[in-house]
Amino acid sequence: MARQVTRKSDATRARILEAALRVFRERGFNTATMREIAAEAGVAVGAAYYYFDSKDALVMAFYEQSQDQMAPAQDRILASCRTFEARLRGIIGHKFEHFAPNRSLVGALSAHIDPDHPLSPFSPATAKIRDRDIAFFARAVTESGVRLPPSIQPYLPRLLWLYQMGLLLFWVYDRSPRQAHTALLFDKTLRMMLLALKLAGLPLLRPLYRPAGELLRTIYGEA
Amino acid sequence: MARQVTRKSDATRARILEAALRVFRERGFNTATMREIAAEAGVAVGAAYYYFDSKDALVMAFYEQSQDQMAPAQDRILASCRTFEARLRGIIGHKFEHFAPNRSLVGALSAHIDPDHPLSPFSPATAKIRDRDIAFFARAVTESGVRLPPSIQPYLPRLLWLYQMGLLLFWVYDRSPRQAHTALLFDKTLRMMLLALKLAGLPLLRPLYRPAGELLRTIYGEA
DNA sequence: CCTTTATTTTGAACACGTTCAGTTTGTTCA
DNA sequence: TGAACAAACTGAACGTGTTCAAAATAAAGG
Repeated sequence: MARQVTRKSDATRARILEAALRVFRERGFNTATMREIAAEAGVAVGAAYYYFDSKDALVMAFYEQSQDQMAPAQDRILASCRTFEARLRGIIGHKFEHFAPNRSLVGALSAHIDPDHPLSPFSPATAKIRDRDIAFFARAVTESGVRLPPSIQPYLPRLLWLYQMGLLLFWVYDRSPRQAHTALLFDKTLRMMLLALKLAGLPLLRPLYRPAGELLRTIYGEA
Repeated sequence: MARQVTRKSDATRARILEAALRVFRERGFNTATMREIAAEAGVAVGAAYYYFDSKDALVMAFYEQSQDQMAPAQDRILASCRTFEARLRGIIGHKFEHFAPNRSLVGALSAHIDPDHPLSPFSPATAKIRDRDIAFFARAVTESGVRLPPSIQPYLPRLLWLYQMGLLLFWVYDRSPRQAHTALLFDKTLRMMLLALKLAGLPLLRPLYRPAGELLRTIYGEA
């Protein structure tokens, strides 16, 4: 019975995470206290740190949990939408909906840009989560009839992930009513991007795309 | 003699800032301690807080000081370079050079994206500093023969400022030897941007530029 | 000169995230 | 069953940025 999943500790872990999210939602990430969270979970501070490496790690756990919760819907979107545009709108749009009740938490995540920080979206520590996200964009690209210069094509999923990160970041701090600005940004830039992809074959624009390919190859590496 | 500039306190302030920068350089922003800084300046912690609102405020003071130090060189660059490209290369390149010895400090600055945080590059509190930076880009644009659709033209300086912020952010965390990746990113994206600006008049690309103008008008506001 | 007021400086104290030696609880196996 | 080990949990203590009442110093006015 190698390494049985002990029910008890799983429950405690879940209880702490739930308590944390509750406190975060009620008082915001920054003002929330580890002592509060522990108290809310009916546990000592040390216990919270037994299950989670840090306060930020709680947010990361929230993000992982969100990924699990969103996956089925994302699958459905990919299955039902055939066009590239519909897929992107669906996948990214669904993230906004899902994160809407916890906007400030997403903000806490995006606070670390330093790739050295274990919780940075760019760190090796978060590679698994990131790759899982990128895989959805890869699926959105394939079989959508998107044709690009071969020097750019392989980087498209990663670029789309970056695009989505930028949108999320803008959204987190978007103070316009009902985040209308983000909706507009999403709509317009998506249109522009799709159009740009269509024009990518034009010889006239070749001097515009060639340096892009070189750049991507150097920064992202070969492959 | 309304509000005489008291020599003594100015000197103390300067001494604290110098000590802070010294400690930041030696031990990095995060590991540096307010108590260390105060000790290095030969003063109690409270004194540091009498002159600077917070640890981050010290970094902001550094940035303001940098602006003063860079201004003459930036003026010279604008005077001696006539083309748009040379001006941008000069202005932005000079920033990299100036900040090179204090890369980690710039990282501390860019840690706050939240426009509510007083030290965010996007906050109202930093508007003065930001506007001063943007003014240089405005000067680089005018009399450089840059012609753009009138729906985009007025936003160009602010967009260039944003572009430069992005470059700086990339640069801060660029681990390639001698930050070669940043140099490449700068070179290639600048070329692409200049080419894109030249092509902006083409009727073919109008559907690409029209939504951009609408977007900018909504997000940045009229004017 | 002394008194009053404003400026500058102090350092103990606070709240926070985090650590860790120690305690309790659970599991394993003879 | 009980001894030995591992997992789960505790809460006091640490180092941090920051605050603030009080002290020291400077400036102003009579």
